[in-house]
Amino acid sequence: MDVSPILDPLNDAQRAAVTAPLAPVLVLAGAGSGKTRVLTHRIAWLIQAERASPHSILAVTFTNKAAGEMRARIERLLGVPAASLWIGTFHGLAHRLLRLHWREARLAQSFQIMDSEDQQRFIKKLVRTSELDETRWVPREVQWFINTNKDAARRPQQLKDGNDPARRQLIALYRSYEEACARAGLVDFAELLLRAFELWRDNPELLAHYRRRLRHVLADEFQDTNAIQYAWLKLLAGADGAPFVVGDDDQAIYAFRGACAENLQQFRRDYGQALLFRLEQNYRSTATILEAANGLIAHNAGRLGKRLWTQGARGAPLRLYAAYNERDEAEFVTHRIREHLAHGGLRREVAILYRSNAQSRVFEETFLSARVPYRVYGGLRFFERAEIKDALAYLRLIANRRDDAAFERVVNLPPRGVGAKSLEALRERARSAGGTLWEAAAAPGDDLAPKAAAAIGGFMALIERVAQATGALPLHEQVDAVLKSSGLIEHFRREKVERGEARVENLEELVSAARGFAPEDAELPPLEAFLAHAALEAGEGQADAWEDCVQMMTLHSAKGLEFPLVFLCGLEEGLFPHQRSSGDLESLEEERRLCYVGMTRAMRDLYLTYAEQRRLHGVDSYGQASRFLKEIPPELVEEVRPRVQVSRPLAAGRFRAEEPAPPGVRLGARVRHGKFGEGVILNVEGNGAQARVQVSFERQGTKWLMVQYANLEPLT
DNA sequence: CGTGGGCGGATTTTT
DNA sequence: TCCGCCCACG
Repeated sequence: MDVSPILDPLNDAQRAAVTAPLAPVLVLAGAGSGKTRVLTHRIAWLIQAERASPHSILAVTFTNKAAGEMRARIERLLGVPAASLWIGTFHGLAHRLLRLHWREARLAQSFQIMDSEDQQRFIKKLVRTSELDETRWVPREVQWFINTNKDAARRPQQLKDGNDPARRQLIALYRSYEEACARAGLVDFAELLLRAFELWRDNPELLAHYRRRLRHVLADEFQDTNAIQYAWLKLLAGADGAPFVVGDDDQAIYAFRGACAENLQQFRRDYGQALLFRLEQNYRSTATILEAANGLIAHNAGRLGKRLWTQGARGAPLRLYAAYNERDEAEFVTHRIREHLAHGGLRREVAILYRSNAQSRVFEETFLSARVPYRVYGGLRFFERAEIKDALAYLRLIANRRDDAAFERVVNLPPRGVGAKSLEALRERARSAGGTLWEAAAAPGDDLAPKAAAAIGGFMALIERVAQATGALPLHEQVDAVLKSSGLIEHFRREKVERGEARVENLEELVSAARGFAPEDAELPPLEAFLAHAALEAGEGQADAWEDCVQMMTLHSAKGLEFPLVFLCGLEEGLFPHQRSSGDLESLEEERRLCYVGMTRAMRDLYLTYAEQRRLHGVDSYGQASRFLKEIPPELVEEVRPRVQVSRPLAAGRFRAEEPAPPGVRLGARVRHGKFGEGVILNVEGNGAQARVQVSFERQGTKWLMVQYANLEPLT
């Protein structure tokens, strides 16, 4: 078997990792060092050189995008479909397991997945039916309590209230939430993982079967795993298994959602004989950018240790711009983007990265008036839109009448005369009977107004009718039938013009999505597969992703991406590092890693900007430059100061004018040069005959000139 | 049952 | 400043 296509494109470190013996392996893979390449080539190597069956491979990632990319690359590498490999997200694989073994997992066969929003609504309802004060038992916080415990594999029975009444109440809510989920046949994201873990833990024979079968376990972005994910992997691999995990402690930026980067160290303890590989050669950025990023991240303590390097060019220095305010910041960026475009650059090569979403607004406004097409990442995705979730709720009920969350969502949508009173009566019935809302609605009783009872009856008949009539039809016809007979389309069409229009379009798009849907596993009825798909893969944020646009996103969503030209904006104390993360060392270090992630996105040019004054939540405030700026080796940074007004220098000793300055040559002054045109003085060094100035010319870029020969003409 | 105004809160996010 | 949520009113 010819393995050269697998090994030839690799450097020595990558090849060592890919061809490592069948033992536990930890690959510390720096940004841009070919992490995905190592994973995919390792899989190909296992199959071709180690003669592993494709059925014996399980590779897990965090996002559907990463999973899809990995699958595609393996297929390209092997030249065959990789359908038989278990490649997916933790949640996707857990879901697959639970569908296969719903009985052993003690789940309803037709269980449905709730996304976080569904979960929050569900908890809110629960808090209300429990007659608790919503301001004291904030649904969001209850949700957090439940999810963190699930992520740590803790069920309510294992929790101690510690004689704290508040905690006791939370535990009680957790317990009743579990009961409500079980009744309704609902499973939230954390539950998928925990349930899959318990499935193996509590069924030794099943576990033994999977251990025999899935001999090769691989994990991507290992620093992002939480406790339950690692526990699940460990359970599968077993103490003498050979898991292959890839991660980068310097890119751990998800502690706030439960990720436990210490799992990297824990892995080395759990697998004492684990082989360690470091990928430090970077193929993305210039040496200058890497040195700057290395310099920054060196300020973090307790790293596993890694230093990126490149064989590539040194490249341009980082550019730092101290803006007067956030508008000035946006205008500066716009100006530089214009230059980039004028030199033949593409818009999609440019990324604007910021700490928080709110920062996008000023850029958007500026780009709008400057007519620069842009795309903002984040925001609601297709399957998260309200109208889509409404339609899905109908489909969920058709698939599973017990789905209380779906029932509540649409029993009165479009309005059919089922008010809060009637719903409350139904909930009461369900509660006293220990059943579902659907069962409660079907039961006889005189606690409902006749009109409401008739409306509910009509609603149920509608669901039954559509379920009967379309059960055998193709999925998209089923969806279409639901939209039409439910009256949802009509309802949104009557809504205030613009928004309603978009919603109707989205609903129509849902039919297309259903038409184009190809279920991965044929075991599941198409409708249920589609619903699971909608919950597990929320879809793209914007349809026209491939128009040539400037890319705007938070630092978090930039992870894994790369751009020739990057603007890292809003580098101010309080904003980045964020106020709420600058208190303790742990979170400050996470912020620093976030900055590191941002910097290492840049391939060729990296701009850093901050605003001396920023309007935030309606109030203007004066900020200090971010401490991260001072942690980047100053000799790699060049300050851009096109403004006449010059403010305090960033770091003592840098950008400092020596006095006495030659006449007319002042920091920040505008000057004209016979050959280079107009520019601004950025830096002055030396004096008298030795004086040199650094001038940023509008056309020619930045140049150092001897004042003596430059013949600079001062402009007002 | 829909809407408008008052109120509070305002990192980061994938599944 | 702005957005989302809740409640009261028509």
